[in-house]
Amino acid sequence: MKRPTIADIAREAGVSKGAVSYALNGQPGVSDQTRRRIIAIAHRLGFQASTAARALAGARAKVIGLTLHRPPRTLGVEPFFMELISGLEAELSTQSYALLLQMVPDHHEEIAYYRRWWTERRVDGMLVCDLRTHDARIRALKELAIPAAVIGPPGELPSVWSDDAVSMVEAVEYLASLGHTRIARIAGLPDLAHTAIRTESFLKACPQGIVVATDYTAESGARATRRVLNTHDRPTALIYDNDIMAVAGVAVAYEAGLSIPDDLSIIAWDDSPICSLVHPALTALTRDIGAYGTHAARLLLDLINGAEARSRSEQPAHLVFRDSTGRCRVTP
Amino acid sequence: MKRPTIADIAREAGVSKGAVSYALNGQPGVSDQTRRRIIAIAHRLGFQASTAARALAGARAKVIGLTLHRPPRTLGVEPFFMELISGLEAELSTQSYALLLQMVPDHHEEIAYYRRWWTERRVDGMLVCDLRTHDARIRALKELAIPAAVIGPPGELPSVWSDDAVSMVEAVEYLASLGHTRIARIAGLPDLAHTAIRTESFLKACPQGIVVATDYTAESGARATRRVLNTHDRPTALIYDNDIMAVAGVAVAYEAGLSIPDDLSIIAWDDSPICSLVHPALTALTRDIGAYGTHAARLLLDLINGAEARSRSEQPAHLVFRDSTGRCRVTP
DNA sequence: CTGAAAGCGCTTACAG
DNA sequence: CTGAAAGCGCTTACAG
Repeated sequence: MKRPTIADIAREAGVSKGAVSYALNGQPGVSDQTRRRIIAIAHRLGFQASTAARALAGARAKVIGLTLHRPPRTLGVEPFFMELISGLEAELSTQSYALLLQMVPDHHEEIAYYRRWWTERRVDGMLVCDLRTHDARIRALKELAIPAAVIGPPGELPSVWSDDAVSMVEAVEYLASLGHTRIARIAGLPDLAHTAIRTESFLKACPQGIVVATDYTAESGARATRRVLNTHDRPTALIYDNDIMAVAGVAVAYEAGLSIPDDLSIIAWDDSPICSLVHPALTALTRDIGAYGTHAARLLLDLINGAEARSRSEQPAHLVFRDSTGRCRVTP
Repeated sequence: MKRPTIADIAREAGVSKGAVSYALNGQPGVSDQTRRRIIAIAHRLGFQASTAARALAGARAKVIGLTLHRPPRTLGVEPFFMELISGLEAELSTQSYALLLQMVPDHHEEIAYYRRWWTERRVDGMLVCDLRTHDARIRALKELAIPAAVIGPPGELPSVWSDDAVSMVEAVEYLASLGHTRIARIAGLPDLAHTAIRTESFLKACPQGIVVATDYTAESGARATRRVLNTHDRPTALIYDNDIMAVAGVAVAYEAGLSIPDDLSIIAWDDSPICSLVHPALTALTRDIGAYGTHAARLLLDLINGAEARSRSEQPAHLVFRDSTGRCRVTP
């Protein structure tokens, strides 16, 4: 009933505990034959090494940490994170790694968790999300020398990212090809790094474009939409930074008596099941978020294992054409 | 630079390591004065007990586990889980507990994780979601004697739940009061315990009602909707087991040339931001999912701490009236 | 109320 | 290639 330890295996195999440890961990120091015998016994006994003992002895915790810093109201809203976590797990589980998850109110607390988890040997590395333009977490992770990978734009730490600038250009050029010249961007939280990248790319591709900041909620998306639609030269096309705001924008457009896509074209970013369900179905920028997570996990695990680990650029989000975009009918 | 241990504190305070441990853990065995002095030194040194050493010595891991067993495609879809996790964390963090999260392909694997995490002392307790009608996990948890709380209908383990039967009756009676007699239920995965409860309650309140099973995806929701709308005596009201399927159902109804709510009334369960954004805004059964998570965490923590821990019934989901339900206009 | 010691289950130099 | 031993940082009986 009691769980087996290396001592049990050692006794049964007639070797020392050290030999068992070497055999099980693929270290040199035991003959192939002994190793096989030890592994067989371990298997038969259903041996599972204690992570606590392992960690205490200075080995791997077999856990990676993820802290999420989001306003609670927007958290449940975006499918992004569940898909990301799903993708992370897919890779982690292949290496028997688990994910330690913590919601944090701010960066200060977040960094405190880094420090605590690391010094306690609770985690072998950290994943960083929602990168800001000047992100204090990066310096903290470097100072603490914690293996860490960023899910977001490349910088001082290895990262997995998709080139949002490219995707933004694709969206703007598509709208331009439909004859749109007055385009507005309903942007996400302004201090997120990818928000800045998207905005910069947008303004480069569309210098006369309008940008309105939001906090990702439906309410702020609706408010932003009303604001841009109430201008004198109202835009004929809108690009939203998430699905919820795009859907909210559709409702506002209807209220204002506009028809989509005849009076107004709409693009959502990211895509989600909702985008294809609403009426009209939304043209969206889509990408494989699960793969994003899987690759981020792999990058971090490589880092932890001392393997070569370099930043990786994912396939950029690309347009999926649905019914919310059409030729510009408004004469300038 | 090296992190402080109890040995450092003991040296500085001029006491034994044992005394430090007692003082820091609120155990008897040290005088109040000594305790205060030790705590002050620990604080000054920025002491953080190593969870690995703690766990190895037989104390708390300060982690609770959550395994999620869902088909990947439905995972990202429902806001339920992110809200639940958000609520869990709110309580866990007050007691410095972290959440260990693992996606699993099936119950067999899930139980393997219970065993491993528990014997490794990785977790102090487990949270159980998505309860099935005959759920092998319950027996496994009892056999392993793992402190565990169920997020779902009450049974052999302490649980936090909301009475879905009550909510279902509320929905059916509301529709009946609008004159609807032909009502269909587009149900979720049939082997989930709460699906069975909802279906039973539905059929009791509405004996001639139709029930169609789905897998929660938009596609299966659309398919189920088509099926019930193509019957001779087609229903005049539909109750959906999630928001995504309800939205998909609206699209199907439009395709079929039906107008909502004139030809067809629709209710969604659970509610989500999407429900108030689509056109028409969906009448929905709503509840505080975050509180659900918070209370589940509290229950489990009480259990772990040996405090009295009894099952808790949350406020049942209640109707929020929007534009997708109306008087029945179809003459029988 | 306090101290000295054993033990949790591993890993890893260090000798042989 | 193998064994014996120290050590990771705690907790907790056991003596005093």
